[in-house]
Amino acid sequence: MEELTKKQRAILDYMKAHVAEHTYWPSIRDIQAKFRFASTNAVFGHLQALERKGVLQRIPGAARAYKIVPEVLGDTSETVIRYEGPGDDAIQFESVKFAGSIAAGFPDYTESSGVLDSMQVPLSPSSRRRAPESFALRVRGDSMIDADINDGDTVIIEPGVPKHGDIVAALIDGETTLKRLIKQGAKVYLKAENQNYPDLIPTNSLTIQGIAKSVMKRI
Amino acid sequence: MEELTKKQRAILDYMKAHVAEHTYWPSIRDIQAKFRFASTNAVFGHLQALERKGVLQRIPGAARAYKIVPEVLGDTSETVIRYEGPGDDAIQFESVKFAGSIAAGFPDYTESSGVLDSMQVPLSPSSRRRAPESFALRVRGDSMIDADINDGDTVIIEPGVPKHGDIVAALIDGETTLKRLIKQGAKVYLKAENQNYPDLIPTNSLTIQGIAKSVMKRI
DNA sequence: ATGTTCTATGAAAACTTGTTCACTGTCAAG
DNA sequence: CTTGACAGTGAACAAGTTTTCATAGAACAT
Repeated sequence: MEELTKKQRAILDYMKAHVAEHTYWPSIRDIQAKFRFASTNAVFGHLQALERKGVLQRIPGAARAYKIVPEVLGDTSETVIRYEGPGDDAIQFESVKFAGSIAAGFPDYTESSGVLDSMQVPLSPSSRRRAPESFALRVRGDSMIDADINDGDTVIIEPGVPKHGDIVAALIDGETTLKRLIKQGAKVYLKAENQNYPDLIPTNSLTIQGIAKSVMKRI
Repeated sequence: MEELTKKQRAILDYMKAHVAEHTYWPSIRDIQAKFRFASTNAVFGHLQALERKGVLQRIPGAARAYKIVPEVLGDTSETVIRYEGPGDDAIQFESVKFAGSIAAGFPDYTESSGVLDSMQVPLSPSSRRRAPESFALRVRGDSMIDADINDGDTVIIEPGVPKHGDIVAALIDGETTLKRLIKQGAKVYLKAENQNYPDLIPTNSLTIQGIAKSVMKRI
């Protein structure tokens, strides 16, 4: 594989970033503007070079139409490590709220108040655009370990009407707890996902704060 | 959301499929040929309708340039429960960047509806206050399942110099991949956490985008 | 009946974009 | 010194592409 020049690499990266951000390719004149070329032909030459070197495929006659050919990497000599950020394809995101910690077990009053740290949390795919009420909670306790939600994890709660089987953040005895919602006819139960815990917690007065849609874990 | 006609839906699907297959959008004439219209204006009208109904965004004057507006899907079951938000202890959070899910440098259009959807991502506790370079990546593939990072998960990447054993986002062949970093003297390897994959991937040119600090999973 | 909306045709205008041509300068190898 | 590869300017052309204009039938409500 022939090596790319610095400018060719920059142009290729720009094109990738552009397509990642906008979902469509830049035109030759877009690239020209970005790199302050005085002529479209400068870009044209670079694109030809990129194609000749096999990393870019142009679609003849079509506008803003390219394909990326994955680069093959060599495998000898010593390793040179470069560090770089996500690039221009990064997109700014809306922010969400973090409501402190939640008890996934019996109410834990020993905790020295909610930490209420700042934290960023993800929205579920179905409501990425508009979920102004979404919030995050740190999990305390082990009542949901069978659902792979453990102490220290962060769950993302989103508003909505929970279905049977959803894991919900419910308000019980003034405490927010994380349990699976079980509907049996008109009756509603909360179920802990831990064999050591009582199976069902019957409720007649129940306040649902939202549905746990995602869980965030430290690696 | 106004409802789409059958033809509008078909055209929208075709456009999505085209972009998923070719990585660039179809021209109006491509669509015309596909649907055997006698006039480009038939397509033009449908595209106008799609934009008016809010599911497609056209870039005026630009060729093969569109954006998909993710459709919001309503979910209405019935339950007789009270719902309320997180309460006053909620705190507004800073926002982070989301770099999209990247396959060969491209976003993954095959996803249910998402084309570069917005998403919120959490920061690690160690860098909540100031991590302007942090970003998130959707995981594609199963090379890290032994580290409990699966296809569809979202990892939060933070900048920094990785230590031996860290899981890093590395740029290989123009793709961002998630692997465990192994240092052996001056040599550096990337290790997939999957028994079915080759153990070590030798590299000589390696670009590290950051260290995976957290993983986010859908429930 | 009448108007409106949706869908479509056919042609042309207007703009975007890729491509070509002629020419210049730089730099290293032969 | 010459040659050739590489990178760039400036202008123009040809094709691709979107967009507008004029027109018309079908479905449908008023």
